[in-house]
Amino acid sequence: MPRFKVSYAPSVRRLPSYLLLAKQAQEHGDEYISGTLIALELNLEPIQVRKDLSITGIAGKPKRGYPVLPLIGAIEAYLNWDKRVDAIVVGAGNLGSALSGFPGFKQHGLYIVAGFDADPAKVGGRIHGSPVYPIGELAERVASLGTLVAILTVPSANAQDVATTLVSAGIKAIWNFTNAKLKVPDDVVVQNEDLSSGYAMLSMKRRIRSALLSDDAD
Amino acid sequence: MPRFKVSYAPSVRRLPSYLLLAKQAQEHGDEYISGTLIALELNLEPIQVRKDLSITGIAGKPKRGYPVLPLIGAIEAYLNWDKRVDAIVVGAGNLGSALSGFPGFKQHGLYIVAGFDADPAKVGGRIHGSPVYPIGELAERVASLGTLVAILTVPSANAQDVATTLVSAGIKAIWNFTNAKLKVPDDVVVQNEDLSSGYAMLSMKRRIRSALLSDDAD
DNA sequence: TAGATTGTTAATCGATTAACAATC
DNA sequence: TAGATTGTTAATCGATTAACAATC
Repeated sequence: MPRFKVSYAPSVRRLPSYLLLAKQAQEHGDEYISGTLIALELNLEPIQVRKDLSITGIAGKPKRGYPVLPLIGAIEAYLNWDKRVDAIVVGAGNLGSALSGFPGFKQHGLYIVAGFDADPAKVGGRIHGSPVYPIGELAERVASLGTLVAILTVPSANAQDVATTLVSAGIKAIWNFTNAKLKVPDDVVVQNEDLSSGYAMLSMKRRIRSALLSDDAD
Repeated sequence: MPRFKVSYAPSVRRLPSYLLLAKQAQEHGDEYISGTLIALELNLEPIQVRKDLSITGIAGKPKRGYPVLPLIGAIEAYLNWDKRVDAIVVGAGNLGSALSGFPGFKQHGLYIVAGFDADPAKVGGRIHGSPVYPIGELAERVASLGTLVAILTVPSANAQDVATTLVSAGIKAIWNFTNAKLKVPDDVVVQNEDLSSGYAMLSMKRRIRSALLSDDAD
């Protein structure tokens, strides 16, 4: 029986921001950071920060706040970010390359160990230090690398085909940056990163703002 | 008084997926598409699709579904995607370049008309057909282009400084791909696209799945 | 000590889902 | 007509917020 509840999605999504502030406090040499301060910084309610942090099991101290180092440890442990995770990037274009170089990922234990691309011109090259292989070698490479996580940045039209290949190669988690709704077996998790829905939110916020209403939904 | 309610954020985020399916139905030559089918395709409840679509004002027909062309029109009108919007990309690295080339954006009326970068090596080049200018020319270029929307893909450490420059140049909407929490005036809208929170979700899903629990939260 | 902050329990709010009549 | 599907109203569920005692 796991000691964490299923879901809490909105809280989980906020944890990385708390983690970042805690790390900044650490660099600054602070021993404690209060939920009040975090809330102020992120434009949230203090009670929400306290509720969110409570799921990690961290214990705060009245009048001081949360001890910085244990807080960092608690968030990282809760998110499983205290262990190294290897991943491949499938689609070594600009997006795949951008993600491979994102400095935050290594900090969170995510290492991109290889790239794959259908374009022969990209094969043999490197994205941020990792080799790019032809997509035909996916199965054997994943097997020998033992990678369980894939970041999918191919054109949407090819997404399902590539996902199917990934699954049969043994991949158990797909971070999907295409707008295809992937069909995968039950034991494979998919996290969709949908740029269009982000742009829909921006469009609606502009519209609401220009209608002279106030709104701060994210 | 606007004819749309403030918020509905989760519904707004789902609309682009409905739009995509409607466009596919159109290409396929279908006259109607049912909420039942959309739900099946996206792994949602039919009642949720109907509720979501009702905010656009579209009227369906019992036994048939929603008329495809009016549905496309209603979603695009609701999201303001039926009008051209010009934007600049600030930070012409891999991520900025990937976003500039994302085919979905033009379809949604979003045109990237210029890029800006602090790196002299990038200046004078092009990202997907648009010129890249030095960041020092931001104010004058934005003024002459009349652009109101900026996509921010600079390193997080520079994000607030650049955002301040954007605001004084007259930008009214910032799509923020950095993890900085931007401080901007009330009349400027910000949409945060937080990769770390997406990765937090993926991490939790893996953890929950491996704990043999089932969960399909997005 | 006084007061800021945590953490718990209860209340509120908003989103999802259920029920079902209307209708093509 | 029969039956699939819409659209509305009500119920449920989960997340946010409020209230407040505990405590350093």
